[in-house]
Amino acid sequence: MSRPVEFDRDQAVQKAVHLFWQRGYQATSLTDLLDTMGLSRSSFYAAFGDKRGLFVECLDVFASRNQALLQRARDRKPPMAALRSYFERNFGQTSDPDLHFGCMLVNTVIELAAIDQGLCDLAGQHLKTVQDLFEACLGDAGAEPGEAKQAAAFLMMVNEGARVSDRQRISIPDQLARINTAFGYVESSIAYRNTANAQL
Amino acid sequence: MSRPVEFDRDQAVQKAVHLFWQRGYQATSLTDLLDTMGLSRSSFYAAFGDKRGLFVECLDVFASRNQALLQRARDRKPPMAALRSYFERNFGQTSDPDLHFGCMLVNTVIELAAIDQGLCDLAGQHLKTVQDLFEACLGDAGAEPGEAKQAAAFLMMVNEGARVSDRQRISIPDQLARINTAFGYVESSIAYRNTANAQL
DNA sequence: ATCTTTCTGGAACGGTAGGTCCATAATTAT
DNA sequence: ATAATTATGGACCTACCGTTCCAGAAAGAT
Repeated sequence: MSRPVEFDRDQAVQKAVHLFWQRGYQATSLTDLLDTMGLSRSSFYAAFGDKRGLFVECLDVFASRNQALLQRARDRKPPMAALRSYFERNFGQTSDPDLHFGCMLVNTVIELAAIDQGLCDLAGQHLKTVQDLFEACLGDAGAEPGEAKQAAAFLMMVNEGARVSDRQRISIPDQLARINTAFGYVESSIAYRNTANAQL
Repeated sequence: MSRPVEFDRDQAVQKAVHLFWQRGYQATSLTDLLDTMGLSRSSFYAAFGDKRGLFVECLDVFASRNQALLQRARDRKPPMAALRSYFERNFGQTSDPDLHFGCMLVNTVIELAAIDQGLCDLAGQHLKTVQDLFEACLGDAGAEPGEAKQAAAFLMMVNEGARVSDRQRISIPDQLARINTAFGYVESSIAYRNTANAQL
């Protein structure tokens, strides 16, 4: 063949994810990306097509990492504990004040809803996949199918809201308290339903 | 004096609010603003200083309209019904598919968190004011102070999440169902507490 | 009617955006 | 070594960004 590529593609994408996640699509300039990823304009366009193409790739990477987080928890813990850990890990875990970027998918929906419907829809689809995972966990926890669907939609709304609060640098205890409130509601609702069923 | 201003300032701001609300700060160009507001560059800079200054004014206008919406409902309805109507009016009411802009304050927090902390904080303060109104309504409804604070924080999280879903053009029935789920949780929680108190 | 003051349209500014292009460097195959 | 192929650095392009500036239009005061 010929001259090989000099940069690690995966690593470059990881850095781009971090940048887009933090600053959003529009505010991240090509120059920012090149500096952070450590490659030249030519290499960039040869490898990724254009800025929008890279962003699509970053959305996919972010989404799959995000799903894997929940999926792994689901494999290792009881279903409701896995759900809780997903919410708590995403917010409470790190106290680094400069790491509160919310959720890249939520950020994208908000930023690009009226600007680039394709990107907005893509982010929305990834969120829907997470919601389906929520539903599966709730089903595992003993919720009836209809109730699992309803509670999953509710939890996705909570998730989106929590990500917004996260960007406002809400204090970690306040954040955890809100999440605890929401889960208290959901769990008592399911428990109540289960108890009622047991009495039949 | 001398030559009077030819445009209606309030009306121009209204149109700017609509544009910023829909497209966000960065994606709204000065040219867009001038076309929509119907004035020339010179008049614009004479009247508003610069783009950022206009945006601050628009945030304030949006926030006060938003608060007035809830406050009026509070004057006319029982407190929980007023709260509910605030959530339902903002989402369910209009079926115009091109009017789902979410909440300008939420949009601003997400878009500008890492770009312009001043604007992000301003939007966050306005949201906090709404949360305080939530808390007041819950207090009127008979919640204990601590519980009202907790439930208000929870409802703000729900509000923020609902605004995100709104930008994804979620269907109106689904949106109303989620809100109903959230209010069901809050109301049963308060009712339970009240019942428990009554038994003392 | 004239002067003064303010507002207005539009040209112009420097800066930066995303994207293209080409000469050169680096590697493998022969 | 040399040829063939691909990656790289950086100059360059056009378009648009927010902002400034100025000549001229419009209105009130005298």
